[in-house]
Amino acid sequence: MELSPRKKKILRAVIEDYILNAEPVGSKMLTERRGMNLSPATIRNEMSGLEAMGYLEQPHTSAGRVPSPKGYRLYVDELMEEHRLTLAEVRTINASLHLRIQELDRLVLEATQFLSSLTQYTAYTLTPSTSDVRLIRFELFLAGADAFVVVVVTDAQAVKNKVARTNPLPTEEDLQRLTAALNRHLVGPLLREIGEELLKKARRDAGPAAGPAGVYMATVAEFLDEIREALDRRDVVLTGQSHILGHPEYRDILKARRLLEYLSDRREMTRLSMPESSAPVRFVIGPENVAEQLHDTSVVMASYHIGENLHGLIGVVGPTRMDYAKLASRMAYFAERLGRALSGDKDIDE
Amino acid sequence: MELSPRKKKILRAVIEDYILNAEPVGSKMLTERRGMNLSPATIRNEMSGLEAMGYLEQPHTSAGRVPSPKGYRLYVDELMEEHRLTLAEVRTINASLHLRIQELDRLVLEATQFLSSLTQYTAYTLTPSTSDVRLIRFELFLAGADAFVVVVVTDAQAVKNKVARTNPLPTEEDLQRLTAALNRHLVGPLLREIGEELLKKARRDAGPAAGPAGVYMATVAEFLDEIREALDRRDVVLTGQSHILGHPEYRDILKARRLLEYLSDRREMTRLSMPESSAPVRFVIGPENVAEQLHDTSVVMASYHIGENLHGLIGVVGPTRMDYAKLASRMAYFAERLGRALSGDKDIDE
DNA sequence: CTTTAGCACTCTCGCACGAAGAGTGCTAAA
DNA sequence: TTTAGCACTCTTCGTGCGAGAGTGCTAAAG
Repeated sequence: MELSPRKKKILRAVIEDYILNAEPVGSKMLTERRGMNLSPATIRNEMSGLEAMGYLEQPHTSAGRVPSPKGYRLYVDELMEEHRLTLAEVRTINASLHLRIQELDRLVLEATQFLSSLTQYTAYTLTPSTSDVRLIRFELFLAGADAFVVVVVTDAQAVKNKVARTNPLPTEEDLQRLTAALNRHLVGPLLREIGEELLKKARRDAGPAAGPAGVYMATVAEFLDEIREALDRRDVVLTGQSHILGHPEYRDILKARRLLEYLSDRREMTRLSMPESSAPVRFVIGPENVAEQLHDTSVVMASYHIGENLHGLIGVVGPTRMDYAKLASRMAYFAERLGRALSGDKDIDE
Repeated sequence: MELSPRKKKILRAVIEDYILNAEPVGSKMLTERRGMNLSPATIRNEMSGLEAMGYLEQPHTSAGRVPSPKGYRLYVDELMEEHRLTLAEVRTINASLHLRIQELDRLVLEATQFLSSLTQYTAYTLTPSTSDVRLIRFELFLAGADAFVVVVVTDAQAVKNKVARTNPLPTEEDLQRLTAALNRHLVGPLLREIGEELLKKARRDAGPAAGPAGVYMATVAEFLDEIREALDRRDVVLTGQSHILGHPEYRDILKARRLLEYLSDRREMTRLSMPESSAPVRFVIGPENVAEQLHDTSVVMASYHIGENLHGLIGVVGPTRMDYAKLASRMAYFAERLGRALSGDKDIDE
């Protein structure tokens, strides 16, 4: 059953008022604060209809109405008009990402912090999973009197390194030979496909440069395992936890605490963002969340893309009464910009 | 004026009871719960003496007594007996640090998380400042069709890298020559001392391998700046914020929020830990904190040492009513172990 | 001189009560 | 179909009061 245009208008007004004031909204408020040309009585009728259909709820008999999750869902799907970003916002977003930050981790951290302060909600980032990676270059060399360094570069142009200490230490010459052998055999296939066989081949090729009993080579193999693990892992960065306490729905400490605890569980956060989708911005409203701890919490997420294949996720978490209209546009824009920044795109401001 | 042994005993009992129960402790409680062989009246006399001397406070006329910051100070300095760690605790601490984690950042993060769950307080880590570093090795090589990689190793055997894109791209031969020149001129002096002059020398030495108008060399110089900045910066990792909400003194949301906000300010956190000291564990109690936001919060810190020169800091934050006796031993032990783990010491369990 | 028992006093906390206020649903009129 | 009026419901907030806990003081006991 489709809602009448008037019902929609009223629903929207209720939701937007509630988002703003966090208090049940009554019929009188609507006629006064929002320019409704109807009497309170009419509004009451419509509202009770909306309640019967499940879009509104009443905390108790003689209070105003509050949007239900179903109401919010309709709102984000059909009713809301996305807030345009102000020029100032566009500028600060761009500026925040403009830092010539080399380290990826740090850029992600700062971006997440910025997102939180921009939206005034708790924000998080889920880094891309990069398991389909290929290695494009090995380089091994001595460093100091007791160690050598293994460096590999991936096709996404991430550089990984390890400081290794073996006994005995390889000579510079050993390392040159080993480097050559590694580049011959392990460059090309997916990292995931580098197994016993390829390693054996490389080792044989390197000959004595693989070290006594192959120790040097073994160190490299170990390193590859570590890289694999590190790349598989999707890091979660969470910031702005204090914003949670700013919302009246978390006046109850216990509730706030439970939420914070949930959010700081990395595994849960990864799961939270599972159902990837192609929509630029995704809303998960209250009980739509799989996790019970989030049943009166909403999550707004947007994907960012690094290059062709990698995609990560940014999100903000807050009470179901979130400013969806404002978030939609800001998250979309921010995600897009973050992706560019992480892709190493120099021309980030325009 | 020195306190009588009996006063000390009473003060200690009051503090320990208050730490446990978070409620003003009265004379009766003491005779009952703690085995005091004195009547409540006597205790009352002593307590009013302790109050006059500033070791105890009364929230209001007819409530029990609460330790004052001065009382806590005496407690940590003289009165408390450090809790011994249980064998189980020793084991879990060692196990938590035993992970063969390559990346330093990640080990620090996980250690901080662990510290928080061990102590049930909000925990943080301040990484060492490493500004007195020397470079011991440069290595430059091509990576892919459009980029080259600059790798440097510091004398603390940290490896830093940068992916650089220049137009035109250097040849492998250029890079070899440039690498050699860099190793000749920039290895040896403190990173901090590498300025215009040395760079110019290296550039001249590299000749055409420094790139047209010295672009390749300029990229390296830029990279060195970045490294300098990264090494100067002391990272702050904060975890377990939800624990703050577990203490009754933060039933007031606004207070909790302000504290959380303060703690998430990296600059403040760095400042917080400024007055380094040689004591294994340091207590900063309530108003002893410079920052006003922490005036009813205590901080317990311990330094960890990586190798000879680097020292970082771990800390926990909570209400002034913290379990100092328990923390003292745990923090000391944990810091010592963390230092070892970060120094790359393999034999971490014994 | 120190310790203890007794007692009056003070202050907080929790609870019940009632008035005020906001909002509703229903009915009847426009 | 819309609106005005009205009785009703439910929360919120302020007030007052009793219970409970703890104190300080005084005077007696050790």
